[in-house]
Amino acid sequence: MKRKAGALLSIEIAILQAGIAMLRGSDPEFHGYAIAREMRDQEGARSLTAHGTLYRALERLEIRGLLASRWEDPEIAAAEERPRRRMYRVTAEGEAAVQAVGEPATAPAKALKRGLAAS
Amino acid sequence: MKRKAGALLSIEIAILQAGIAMLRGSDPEFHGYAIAREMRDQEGARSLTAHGTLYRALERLEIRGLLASRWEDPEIAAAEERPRRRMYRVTAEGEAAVQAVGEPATAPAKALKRGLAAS
DNA sequence: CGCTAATAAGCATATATCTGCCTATTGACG
DNA sequence: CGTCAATAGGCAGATATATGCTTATTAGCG
Repeated sequence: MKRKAGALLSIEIAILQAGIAMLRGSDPEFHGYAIAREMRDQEGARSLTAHGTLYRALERLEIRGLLASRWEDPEIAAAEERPRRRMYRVTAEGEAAVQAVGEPATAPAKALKRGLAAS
Repeated sequence: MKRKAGALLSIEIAILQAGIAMLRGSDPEFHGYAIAREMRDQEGARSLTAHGTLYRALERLEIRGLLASRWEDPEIAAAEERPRRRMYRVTAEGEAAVQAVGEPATAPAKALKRGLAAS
């Protein structure tokens, strides 16, 4: 898709926003499959059939430093009788990146907006 | 299918014979997925699409005491970056049961045996 | 404004095990 | 010998993550 330099894709923003919400809770970590489930249930439409898109998005975010990951203790996964999870956490950079997207308006554009509002 | 009392199904015989061959090797254990792979590659035909049939056969054999299983150390699976395996081993009862059935090894069973031995 | 190179999305499949649900087969009994 | 009940088989999907391959889209440049 040839990404616009430094831009965030909608799926990436969705992941980060979900992750930021987690930061305020008791457990700041999440894992890929949980996100996939949310997206399937909430949006309905979005297929993510084999989850390939999602896992690659997570990988990209980690490479860019917006997410940090660690592998769950294998003993825990074993005790719960399921595959091991990779736990993600939104970094400070990740929060900042979402903030920046929240206000994509450049300074001049903002001024114009204020001007329009005042009139 | 309403099994004939005490009889062994062909898939069960195939598993046990493959497992008995393993007993003579350096590693007497095997896991379900390896068997499934052999069957897919060797036989071609047999679908075992979702492996449901195979895993249930393994379960039946264990319940009957013809197989014994243990879970692989989760640390090993983690180190090899794959899901944890359930390791099976043919018991003395398992060997006896195959003996009792006789040596009319079916073609599928032979092929499976060859396959595992080769790996 | 049109083209091309970059890359995200989608689909399939690998790794491993397991369960639910429905169908097909068959042993055993009347 | 036909019918019924038991159960094996097949399909689908859950749990988790990941890679390969092809297609579609688009940023950015000329």
